Amino acid sequence: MNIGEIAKRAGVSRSTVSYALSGKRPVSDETREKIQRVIDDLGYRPNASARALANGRTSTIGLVFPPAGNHYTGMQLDFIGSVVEAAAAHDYDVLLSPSGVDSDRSFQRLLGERRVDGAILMEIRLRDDRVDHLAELDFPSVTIGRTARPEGTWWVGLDHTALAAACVHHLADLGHRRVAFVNRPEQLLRAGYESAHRGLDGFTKAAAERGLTVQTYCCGDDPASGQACLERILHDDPATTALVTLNEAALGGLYRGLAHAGRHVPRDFSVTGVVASRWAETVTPQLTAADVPAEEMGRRAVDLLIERLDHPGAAPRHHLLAPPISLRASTGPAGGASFADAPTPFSPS
Amino acid sequence: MNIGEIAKRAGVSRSTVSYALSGKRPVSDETREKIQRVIDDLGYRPNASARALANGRTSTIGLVFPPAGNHYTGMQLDFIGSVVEAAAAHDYDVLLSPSGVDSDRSFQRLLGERRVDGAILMEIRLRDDRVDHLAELDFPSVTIGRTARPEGTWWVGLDHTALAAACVHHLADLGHRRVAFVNRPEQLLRAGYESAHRGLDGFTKAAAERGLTVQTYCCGDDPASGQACLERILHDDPATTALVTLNEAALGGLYRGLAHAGRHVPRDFSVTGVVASRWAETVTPQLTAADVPAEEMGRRAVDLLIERLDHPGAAPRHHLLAPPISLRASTGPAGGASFADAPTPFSPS
DNA sequence: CGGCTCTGTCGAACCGGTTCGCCGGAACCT
DNA sequence: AGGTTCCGGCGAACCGGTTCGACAGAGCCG
Repeated sequence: MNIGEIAKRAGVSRSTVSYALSGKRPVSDETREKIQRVIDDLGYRPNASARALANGRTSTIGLVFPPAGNHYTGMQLDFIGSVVEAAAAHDYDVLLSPSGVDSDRSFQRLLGERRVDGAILMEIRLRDDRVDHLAELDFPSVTIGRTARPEGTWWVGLDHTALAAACVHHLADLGHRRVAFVNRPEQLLRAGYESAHRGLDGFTKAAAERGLTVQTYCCGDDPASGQACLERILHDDPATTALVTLNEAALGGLYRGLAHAGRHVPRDFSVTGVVASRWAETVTPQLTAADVPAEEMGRRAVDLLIERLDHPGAAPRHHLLAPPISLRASTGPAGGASFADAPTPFSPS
Repeated sequence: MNIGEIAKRAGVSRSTVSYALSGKRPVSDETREKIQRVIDDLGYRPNASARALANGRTSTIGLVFPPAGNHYTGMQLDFIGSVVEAAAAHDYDVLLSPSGVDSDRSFQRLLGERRVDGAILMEIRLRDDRVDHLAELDFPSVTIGRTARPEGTWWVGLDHTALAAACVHHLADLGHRRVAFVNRPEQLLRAGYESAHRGLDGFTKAAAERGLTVQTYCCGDDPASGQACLERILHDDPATTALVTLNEAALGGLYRGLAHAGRHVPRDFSVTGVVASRWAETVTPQLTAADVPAEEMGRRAVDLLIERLDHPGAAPRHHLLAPPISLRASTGPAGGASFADAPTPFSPS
């Protein structure tokens, strides 16, 4: 059941059927209705590959993210979901591609074989060969996150520097003087992930500005690492009274470590960071944090990409987001532990 | 840079280039090497649409899941990740399609426009029009989950009945007599989601068998609903000492509700259920639960689909998984609260 | 009434691959 | 030497759409 079959049954030529469907040339009402009736009867739908071959557009966008390694974080999930939905609203499909690098097989499939019209890249590094490669090819793409020099490229990003700094100021305002920073895994930091670097920068500078004593840590993306990391924090400086984290997957482990150490949140210890609201609301007490607007970022990335596809040569655009800190229940004034009349903490086994 | 260009530069015909690449007919070593050199020089990759049009295969599989509504659960994320990776291992791409129903635009795009060679469906209902539709078309597909009558179809499923029953037996063995069941949202139960129905069945039957007093609840897929649900449980029967949940997104809220009610887990109250291990390990105390092997299920679904694609007409196959309960720290003997010598619990504010 | 434009439709070429039938020449056979 | 086989490569048709140029006929003009 192809376009020729439709044409035959409607008693017209193939081109007339094509024009009736696309509307790119006028077709008489009578003919159009006749064609439409045949199409409805047979449930005909034009073949996507043939159409893509003929007009050079696949109506598909690629979503490129690093290979899972162990697992994905909740944020990545939210990006995927919102990108798929936003794309569907524009009549685009989404092709998923797990890809770390430029020379990756997946990446080559997407670009070289022209499976997609454009791409959205996640988990950007400060120096990212994929981004360079795409820019060189002038291939329509939008990044979620930005490189060290994002000028001239299209991106949607989070102002990690400002967000981490806001966390520091929030804690400093509450009187905390010794604060730890829990970053993404060391291998990601070394690889140059922008969130890890800019977040660390923002934290360090703001802490220096406020005269805080700090320690910074890398931490694996899982609860067990979070717990181990917290133990190290208290071991290295038992007087630490607060921490800032970018690592949402470790969050549950950080909380568990605090419970085991007998530190009550927020009375004895304050926790804050940059975390998707879904996770911030899952832990008890709920996390005071800068909520990552993953849904909005995914949507905006798609909108930018569609715009770029529709207007080749348009000037690069971007969105830098800096959501405010949502006050929940995980931070409090420093020195809470010295309230003599607080109930005796439950001692861990 | 298409195949004709390669042919011209190598001084051979287009068909020879094609055969050199596919190996479907012998080509002399000399010619093949000459062609390969030109290809490497130009970085040529065959156009996916043209290839799909010519040989009728897109090398893409569709992953169909319900529209996000509010958000996805962690389990869905794990499925997506493992499906993408397993597909990549077989040189297939994955096209994401948010689709609730049969007549859905997305669904029609996938099938009608032949964008994919096969499909994997998630979030199956006991009666599912999408599954019926695909079976009718004899379209290669595998479901993650199974309908009420899965005979003759290809699927990978979890034995929710047995898992929920195992949770009940675990609690009954510990001496619990009054147990609550926290299901997925009511709208999903009404829509006929298989996990919600079979889980409820398994729970109800096993509880009857063990003579337990039970209450069952539906609960929204978010922490706030979990907390509200727990309040209702204790309001309806304050003597409840344990619960079984299928709702991982609500888990954090359930824990919070227990903390607010002053019930210590596991001393005063036991919690178990069917939950991805990632979530079970995030909460404190870690959840004793039947771990959903999402990664394995996604991989097996892909393997089945590939097999079905490679051997049309093969007899339907399936995998029914029933992972054991992982003992962690959220369950304990009933009546633990009466141990007089237990440390004084920390009383919540 | 001849020449003009305008409208609706058709045929053919094209997108970039795959595949089938065929053929020329070398090698092998008797 | 002539016939058969085998190997390697070529040309053409095809997959199912889109698009361009052409054209027939109707309606309008002078």
